[in-house]
Amino acid sequence: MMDVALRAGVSHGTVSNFFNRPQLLSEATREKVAQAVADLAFVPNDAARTLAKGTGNTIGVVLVDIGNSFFVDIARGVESAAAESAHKLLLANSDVNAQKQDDYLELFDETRVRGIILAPLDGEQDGAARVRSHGRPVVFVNWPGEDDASCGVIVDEEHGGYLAARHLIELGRTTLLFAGGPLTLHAVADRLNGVRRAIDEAPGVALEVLETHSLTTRAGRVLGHELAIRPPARQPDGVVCAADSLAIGCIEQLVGAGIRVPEDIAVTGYDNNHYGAESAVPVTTIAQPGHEMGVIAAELLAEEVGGLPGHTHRTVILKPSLLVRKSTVASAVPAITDAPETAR
Amino acid sequence: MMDVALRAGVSHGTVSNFFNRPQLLSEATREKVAQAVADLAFVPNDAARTLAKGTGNTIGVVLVDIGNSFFVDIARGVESAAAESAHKLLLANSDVNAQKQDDYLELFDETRVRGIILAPLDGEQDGAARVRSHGRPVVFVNWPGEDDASCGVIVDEEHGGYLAARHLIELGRTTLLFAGGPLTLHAVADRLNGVRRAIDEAPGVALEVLETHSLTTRAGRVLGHELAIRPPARQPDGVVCAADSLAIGCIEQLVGAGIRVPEDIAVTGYDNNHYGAESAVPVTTIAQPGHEMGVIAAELLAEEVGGLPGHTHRTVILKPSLLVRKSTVASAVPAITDAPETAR
DNA sequence: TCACGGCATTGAATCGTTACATCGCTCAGC
DNA sequence: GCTGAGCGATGTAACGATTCAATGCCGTGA
Repeated sequence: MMDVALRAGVSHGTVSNFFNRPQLLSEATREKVAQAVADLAFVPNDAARTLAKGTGNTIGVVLVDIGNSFFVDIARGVESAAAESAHKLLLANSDVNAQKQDDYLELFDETRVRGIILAPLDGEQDGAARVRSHGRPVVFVNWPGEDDASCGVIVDEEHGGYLAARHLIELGRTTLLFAGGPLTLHAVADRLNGVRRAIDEAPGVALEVLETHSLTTRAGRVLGHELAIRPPARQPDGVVCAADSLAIGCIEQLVGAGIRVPEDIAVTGYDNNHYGAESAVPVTTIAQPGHEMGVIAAELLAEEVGGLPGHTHRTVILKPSLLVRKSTVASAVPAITDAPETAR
Repeated sequence: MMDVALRAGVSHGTVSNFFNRPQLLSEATREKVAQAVADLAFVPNDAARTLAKGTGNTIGVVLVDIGNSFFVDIARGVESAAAESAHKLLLANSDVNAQKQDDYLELFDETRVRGIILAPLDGEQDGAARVRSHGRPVVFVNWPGEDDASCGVIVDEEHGGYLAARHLIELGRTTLLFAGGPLTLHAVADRLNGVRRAIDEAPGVALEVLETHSLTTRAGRVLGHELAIRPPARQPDGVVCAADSLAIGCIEQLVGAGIRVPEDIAVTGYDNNHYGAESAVPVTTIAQPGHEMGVIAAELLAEEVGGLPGHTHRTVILKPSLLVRKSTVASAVPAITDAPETAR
């Protein structure tokens, strides 16, 4: 910075003002400094800035899985909102790995980010608690906030499960099967609860629960195969899958075995992943407002770092919505949505 | 750090050594310091560290589109390799936006990252050049390095186009159509060149080129519709699409119009996006070794930041491979690969 | 001519580390 | 008995910014 000051014929303090409070400088000075900055290709040292100020102006986002378009939507939402509060945004992918999640939390803590938005793995959030205890706000997405300690943005998973099951029931299906797992995942358990509520409201409708060991396409194939080899009398006529990937694998096997989807068995997915709309039988799904969740999380965080006086920690609960496609209604019109753009 | 030093009864220099050269400390001292660090929940200030050292130990990754699974594969590859060289990794998504790309490059420059891995937009890479001129190495992925200035990892796009076209020709197709665009995208142009080479090698095979305005599913639908309404005599019997999304939209329209894929028209995609395998007619595609590209890029960068004496800038060229699915061969066996896991 | 007020500018202190020269000791080797 | 190396720990000087009280400069009005 001294070099710039020398070249512009001012002191380094003035150069600092040039970057932080340009309105304090006279037009002439401002131009001299700008010229010097350009000449020297000067890039302010953020480490020094952060050290002097005590805190940086980036916010960290830790995502559990950037391979899942739901979380990418969240990231995009966060970014669009963060841009408004002039915060830069750094992403980290914990890749469904608790260790990595903690590592990144620690990294962001060390780099003194302004705040963190975390889409965590299921489990105790003590990594987040530690960061917060250092005075660094953490906002959860897809995980509830903790009373009086942090904010969160979640979707009503129970409602999503309810929507899916009710949809099948309204279509006249009477023997439903819920597939998903492990049931220890809070999202899966909540969705199942919603399914149960819908069943309870509909006398005469039966429910079978089949826990899968994961939510992958592969697990879906296993599920579909198992269903396909059952005697028809024991087959459900509606399947609620706890994830799109599961539904896709399941449908593939059913169709491959000559079972018609949706006529014989209707199947729903969950998450509205981008590929769900493009699959062999487009999957009826529960769409989560990922982008909106990201925006809200960023706003919540902005409130916290801004030290807004009236801020109270809270959890915002958003409602998911049902997206009907051919896996439950044969005549469903394909939605006119794009697959993610390939950028090449 | 002073607090820790006081509590442990040592000087702050010793605390510094505790973190950076623990082998210099005696067992007893090490334990005292460790205890003090734990008691005080001390988190080293990375800004100060970076300031004092002159450079951080993170590497920045700027990706053109994290919605595209190809780039996510790259990121994963980078991460797995970066872990080995003890570098932390920060992600940024430029979202196909030149301005954002430059902003993130600048941000990483300011935070004094150790180096940058950039999957850029098409165009002049002066943002990268600027960063590099500040002594910060930049390694390109999916973009060639610049002689004597930077490294790069690319796939042989021309070869990919060649593979796709030759595959169709070997299947006996004689009137091919190449779809993709804009042709100003280097990847699209290169792929077309490869297609041309395959055509040249096969006398009697005709090629039509149809430039699309983008590589989206929507553009694919437009393409498919246009093909579907042509008189059969003017329809190609093989279509090489420059992207999977394009192929998926195209196939959807063709099938919807009663044209059989692959019997009447065989279609290939490009990129092996995760959803391509799950689509209505699984798409034959050209697979790019994204993970491997990421690993190599990280290694190249490690060489540069490590100041390896023998390091010379170079561009590593990887070969793509053909993945045959039902959009060209009806009997193709579905690959037993997983869709991306949903992590919930 | 001079005191005055208002602003732009300056300089010193500070932030939390790292790097390195240096200290006081001990011990082996001659 | 002397020398020199090795050891673990220490203290000081950067590192590159921000902040803020103090200073200088300006035109203005008396």
